[in-house]
Amino acid sequence: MSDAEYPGRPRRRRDADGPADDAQVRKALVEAAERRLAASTDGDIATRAVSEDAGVSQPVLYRLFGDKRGLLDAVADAGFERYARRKSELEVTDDAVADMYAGWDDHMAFAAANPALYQLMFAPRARAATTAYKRILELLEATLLRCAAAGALATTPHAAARLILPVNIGVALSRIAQPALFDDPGLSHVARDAVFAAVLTEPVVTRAPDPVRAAARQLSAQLALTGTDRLEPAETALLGRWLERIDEPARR
Amino acid sequence: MSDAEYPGRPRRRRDADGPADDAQVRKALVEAAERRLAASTDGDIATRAVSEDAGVSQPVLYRLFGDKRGLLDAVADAGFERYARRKSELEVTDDAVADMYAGWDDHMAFAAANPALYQLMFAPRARAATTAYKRILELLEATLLRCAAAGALATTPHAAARLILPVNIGVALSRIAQPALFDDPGLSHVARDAVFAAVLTEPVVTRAPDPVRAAARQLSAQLALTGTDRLEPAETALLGRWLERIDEPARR
DNA sequence: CGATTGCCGTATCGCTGATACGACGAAGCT
DNA sequence: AGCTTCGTCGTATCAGCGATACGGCAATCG
Repeated sequence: MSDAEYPGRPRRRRDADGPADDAQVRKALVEAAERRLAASTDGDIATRAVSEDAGVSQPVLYRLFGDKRGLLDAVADAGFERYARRKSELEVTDDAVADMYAGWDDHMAFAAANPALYQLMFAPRARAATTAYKRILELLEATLLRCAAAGALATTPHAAARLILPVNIGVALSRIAQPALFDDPGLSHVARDAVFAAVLTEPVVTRAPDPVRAAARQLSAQLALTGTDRLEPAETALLGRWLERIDEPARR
Repeated sequence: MSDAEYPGRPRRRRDADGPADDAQVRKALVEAAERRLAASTDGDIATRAVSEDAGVSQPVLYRLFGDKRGLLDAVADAGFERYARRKSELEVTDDAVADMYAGWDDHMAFAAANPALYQLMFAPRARAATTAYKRILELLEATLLRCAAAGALATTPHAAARLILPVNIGVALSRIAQPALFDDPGLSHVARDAVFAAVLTEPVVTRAPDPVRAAARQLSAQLALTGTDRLEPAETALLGRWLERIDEPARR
């Protein structure tokens, strides 16, 4: 901060760097906030320190993010970007079920490597940003959809994702909160196998109790993945509703 | 605060009310803090407001709890007391497995009824008090020990508790953090059944793959529950270590 | 070349956690 | 009984926090 404080210094001009200047400052602020967050002991950061680290003053931070929560939301979004990049580099196999196992373990590794960021992303905060959370659910549903297309899913990707993610988060948060109590490295795999056993089935043939429902589910997933040009859009939509009705649990 | 501010008011004397005076003020402060916490939108409280609600001044709070974290730890402990009281009123059946199911559902109900307090107790905080967390694990292990004594546990109460509690917390926290995403009321039961299926077995006879280990586990649990007067304490201790060795997984 | 617009840094506000300090009442001693 | 000592309380205060009002300066436009 010793080289940027003399009054007559050249200002960044808006037409030269253009709107990319704001983007650069945003990036610097988010990175500084993430560093401060990782170094923090109580999981909290000070906007003063963050803006000083980024070489700007406090009002700039508030102009760009509006709020301290806005800054933290941006940090959480950046965390999601890293999370998604890891996942995209990981899940390229054609064995969707194996991808599920690898995805669970990678989730745990991400939490262990970035505990503060992980808590920011997944621990309940006041009016937390729901976007990163939702996008991770979608990522998980995408892999589960491939499982369903392979006939390896006993339920819908929607329901399976909403079962798997909370369990995964719970195990990861417990390890972060109480590492002394949950130091067993096998705990994660036991939980993973227990949850997967509840939603994944044998991928080869439909050995489910109701083969019609399983086949309808598989067709629905395949349609969602690749679509078809044999039916009109309206017909496809109606077929989708019929498949949903076939897969519905028994009326009560 | 209109009746306690004139200077010549009768002071509470230390010998009359004795140390019970401090206890009363502590209780008032903890209750005020819990009310403020439940009414808070961001899960944070101000020591000023809490001490004013309790009718004392700020230094009194700091003398009694030392710190804001000390106050929050006391609130978490009070929450554990309520939690334990609910549990003790609930789990009186002789069917330990049924108690496990009821205990899971009661945990979820507690979280839904006291979201802020629940987050204080279970969400990872900086240097959070590990006592309440540990005591709840012990409560869970006690019920699991009864399951093991009935031959209904496929693993040790220690390991089973460390699997069940994180999953239970994860599902509860996800509902608190993102109620819109996890509004399915059946999710909790699916997760519960998945985890229980991984650790609970048929309670009737030992149908485990290794009946010797299962029987050793059952005897160990029974000894922990009721003990025996047929052996000397030293003999009992040695027997306990033998049973642990029998139940150990294969050497690697 | 002067007026205008938009952004930035300085200074500030209200609030928070935490504490120093004087005042005052209750025990203890002579 | 009177004085001293001790402990606790409330008042006042400090440093740091999130958030913002405002003057000054550079870039742009007529």
